[in-house]
Amino acid sequence: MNLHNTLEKHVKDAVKSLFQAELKSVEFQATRKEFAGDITVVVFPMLRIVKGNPAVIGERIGQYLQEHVDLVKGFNVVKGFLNIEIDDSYYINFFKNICQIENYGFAEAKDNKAIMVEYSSPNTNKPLHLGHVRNVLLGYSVSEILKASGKNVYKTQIINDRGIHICKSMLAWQRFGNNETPESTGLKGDKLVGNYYVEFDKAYKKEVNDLVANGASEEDAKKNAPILLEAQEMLRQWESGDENVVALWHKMNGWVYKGFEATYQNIGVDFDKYYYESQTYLLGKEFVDEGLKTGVFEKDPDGSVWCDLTDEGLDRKIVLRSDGTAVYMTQDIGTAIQRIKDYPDVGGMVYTVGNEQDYHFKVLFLILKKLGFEWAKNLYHLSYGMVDLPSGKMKSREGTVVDADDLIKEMAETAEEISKELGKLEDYSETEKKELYKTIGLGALKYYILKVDPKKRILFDPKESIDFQGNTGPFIQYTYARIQSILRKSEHLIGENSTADNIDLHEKERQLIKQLELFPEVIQNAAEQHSPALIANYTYDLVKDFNSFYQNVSILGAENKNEQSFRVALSKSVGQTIKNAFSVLGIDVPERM
RNA sequence: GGUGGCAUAGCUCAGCUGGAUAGAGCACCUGCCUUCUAAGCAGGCGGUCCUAGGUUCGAAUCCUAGUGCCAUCACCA
Repeated sequence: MNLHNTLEKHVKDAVKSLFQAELKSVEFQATRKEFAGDITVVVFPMLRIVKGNPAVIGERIGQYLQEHVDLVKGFNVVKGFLNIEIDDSYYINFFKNICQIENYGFAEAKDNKAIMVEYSSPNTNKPLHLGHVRNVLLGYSVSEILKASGKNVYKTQIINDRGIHICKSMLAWQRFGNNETPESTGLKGDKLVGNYYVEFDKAYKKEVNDLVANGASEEDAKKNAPILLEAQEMLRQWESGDENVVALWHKMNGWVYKGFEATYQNIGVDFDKYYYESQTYLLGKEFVDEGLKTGVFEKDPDGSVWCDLTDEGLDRKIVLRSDGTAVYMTQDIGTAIQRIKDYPDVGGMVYTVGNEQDYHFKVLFLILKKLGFEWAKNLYHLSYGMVDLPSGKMKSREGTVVDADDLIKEMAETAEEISKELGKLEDYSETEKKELYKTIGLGALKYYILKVDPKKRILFDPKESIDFQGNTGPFIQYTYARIQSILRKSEHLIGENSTADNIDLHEKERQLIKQLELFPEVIQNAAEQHSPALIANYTYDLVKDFNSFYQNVSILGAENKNEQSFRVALSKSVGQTIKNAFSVLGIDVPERM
């Protein structure tokens, strides 16, 4: 029973005994700093049931609580706000209960239905960029948050491995590549393939210009440029299973997968299962047939198949082209069904995809419902805002994309520069240093992206480097390192039982315990709202409180052993909570920095 | 044009289901390293919470209308 519930019961009792009225609920909020007290009861909402002057009502309830509840040490009423002072023993007790729990904040897994979280979902024709980075960080973090909230989670992606885009790279490589390979060039596979995507575009543009110069219309030229026709032909050959094309496709996609894996590892994210579009679109087609039989879909005279969603206030949506080939929607229907077949324990799915596809997912979920799948009501589109540059959208063909690998490297370099200036790590080996720079650089990047509400767009200015001070990853990592330093210096105290019973809590200590108390609730909240930002902001508040404590109260220099070991234990708990919170954000914490 | 999202300090962002005088960081200005790591702490400056109405004891938060930016409305993905 937490403080909130306990007090709610007592306030209800108070109102019943004083005013003979039944409250349905009591509204609490944290007491503002400028007033004495720890928790505040808002009296106004009671006025509907209890008539009278709010100040007087507050006063009488306060009086009652002080007399009947041991926890309540004192109270004051300001306007309609009843500020309650809680006895230190409550906080000390609470702290004693949690200070040994390593995975504090994390709920036991009890839900036997699992959730599948999809993220990343790249095309295989170019390397990952900053946009993917946001996607991957969000998806990974939300997965970890869901786990921490007590759910079973499978992390997955859908790899867009077929289609005209990869054929363009294949064709350009065939034509201009001189049998280059990642091995022969030393390039990452995804970078190599991406280069040929750019090569294709160059050649295509040149052909279009030539055609226009020879009198063709712009529109015709764009449609009939020979290299484009050839790429389209290659796609048809792929679909008909042409051996050479398929072999080339395997080879180049293989290069890309290896490159992606390196980037994922670099970022520090992983997946439990991979899905490939080339393997799921056929299942989608089957279910289009199924839906035709049951009347969920309808066929137009030209043979195209549609789903009529006008009853839902939406349009008609195509699910199969007139030539019988699959569209995006077909594939997504197939993929969803395949996943449930593979993992029957999955009861819902989260799709981490940019908000430009809000409409698509609205439709997809509706269609799956219409097809009668029980789990369709538990689908969630984790829709996030675009990452824009000052110049606007990132365009791979215009070379304005921020490459994921480059970005991570630059962040580590910045961390290195700052670290060298501060010069606290002289005794570290080169490997240890490098590892630390990466931890800090990645911490800065991940925190920078995750602290923002997912649905808001992010403006990223490559010229202005990401901060390492203030509300940032490194600030929080730094605080963790400080705490570890204290723990190293007080190892002899850790084992000792701090009785902590006769301690008068310092205001900063009480504040810290209150903040620690919130953590489990924050995890649950973040899981419900699919928002790592809530975790980031919570952690920042905790760390600010700790630093204030650290700089105003001497930990190792406490007046007596009892207080000293209490403060060390409190620091340790804060450190553990930082570590736990950051682990669900996918951010590592350093022992020193 | 229809639909959806966003709009809070010079900049980047918090603000939970409506609650007290709207909070942080960066930037700018003051102090604080012979004591646990100054990537820090303490303080100052800085706001028509896009606009106009409405609901309410009470609105940055809810409703309506408008403005601005973004996305989307394809036999593209």
